[in-house]
Amino acid sequence: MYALSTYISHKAPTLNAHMDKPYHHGNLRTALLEAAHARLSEVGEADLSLRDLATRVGVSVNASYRHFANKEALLMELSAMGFDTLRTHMLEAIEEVRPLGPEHHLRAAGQAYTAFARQDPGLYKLMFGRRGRFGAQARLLEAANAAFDVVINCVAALRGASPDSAEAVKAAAGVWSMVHGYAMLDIGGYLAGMAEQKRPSATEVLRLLAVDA
Amino acid sequence: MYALSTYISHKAPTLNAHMDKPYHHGNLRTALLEAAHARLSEVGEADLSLRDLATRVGVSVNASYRHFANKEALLMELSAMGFDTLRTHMLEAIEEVRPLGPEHHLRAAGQAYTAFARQDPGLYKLMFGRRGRFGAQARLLEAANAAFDVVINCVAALRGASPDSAEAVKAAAGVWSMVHGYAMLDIGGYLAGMAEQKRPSATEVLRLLAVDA
DNA sequence: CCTCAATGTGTGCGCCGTACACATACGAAC
DNA sequence: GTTCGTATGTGTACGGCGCACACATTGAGG
Repeated sequence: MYALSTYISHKAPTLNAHMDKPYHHGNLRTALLEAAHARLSEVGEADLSLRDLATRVGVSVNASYRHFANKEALLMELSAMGFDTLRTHMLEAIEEVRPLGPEHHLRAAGQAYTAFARQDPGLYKLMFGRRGRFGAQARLLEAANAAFDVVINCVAALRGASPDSAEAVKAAAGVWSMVHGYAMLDIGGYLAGMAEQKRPSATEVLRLLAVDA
Repeated sequence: MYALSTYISHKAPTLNAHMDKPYHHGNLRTALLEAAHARLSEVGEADLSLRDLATRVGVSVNASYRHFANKEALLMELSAMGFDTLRTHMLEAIEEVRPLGPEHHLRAAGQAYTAFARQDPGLYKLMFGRRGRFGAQARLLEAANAAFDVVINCVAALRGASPDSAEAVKAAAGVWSMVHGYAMLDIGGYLAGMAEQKRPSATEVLRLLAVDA
């Protein structure tokens, strides 16, 4: 499970005289998100309950409603954080091969992408499974677009085109489709059933793309 | 919503003397699957409940447990039927362009594939979202593999390779990744947010594939 | 005609999300 | 430093869910 780029405050709430636990948690919002992230990778979205999260965090169920409108809102925030983290990982991977040129940038981003999905399959499924239900939520939309922009920039550089050009965006959408599809099939277990020597690696699949054409 | 290839028996159960409805439904299994399919495209998987299905079909909740071990089992059967239907549609599309050769076959299959996903997004998401939870369920596994075999055969023919060769299977997995990824992004609404002239069509995306290389 | 397996119903349990009223604690204004 | 409003917590309750268990109805084969 990847660490999400969550700001963690370390405020220490005062203890009540006759209780071993403070009345106020101090970091409930963050704690709930972290617990949700942890549970997501352990049991999956379907078996994730607010009651369970609250209990684990040591708080009554309804306390969470002071920080999230409902369960969906919590999951949406988690999704958005996932996109933030995915973007960061791609950028870091690109930075490591910066001098090697745009082709290596794209390859590095693709590797970082599939690594993220494999490392955090529960979160990854959440990120892409709920769009319809969220509606057009600005926070999520922006996070997803920011991640996509990384791909667009790579592809544009590779083709010597502007990141704003329809050509670059369409090619980038193709790359994204490929990587996303591979990641989904992989973490869904659809590739695991194939014989070892027939199972394609991420690299082999990405090679099929004629991006620079 | 596509019609699923469900066998529908038309046995007419006898009416009870003092009831307008027969005690035995006669086709409960099929009726439940159809109702589930309908609800899936209306409200999505998360809001689909057995109680609701039973009510709509006009039967008590627990009657469904005579036909499915649990909710998961019903959804799994629906998934498998989805793969069956997807395979059929691809085969039919290929048949229509049979004389034009393998490149057209693959293109036709791809179009049929994305059309299926667009037509029945709820079912499509179900088919690919639940693999982990199902475990290795033979029925589902075989249906999915049969659909994948269609792609493998197209790719193998295009490359002049055996459908059993690792080369063909890996290339087919790449094609599947691409098409699947595009379909998921499309029905997830991730492409809809893009400006019209930048939004890639299925054809444009598939063109990026260098399958015959 | 009788019996028994297949297929239905009713009741109940323990979860779930979440609405509502109330309790506690912190921080700013005096 | 007391006061007081607001932020943040708790307790209780409601309806819906999946599902287990006991029982009812039916049709098919001896």
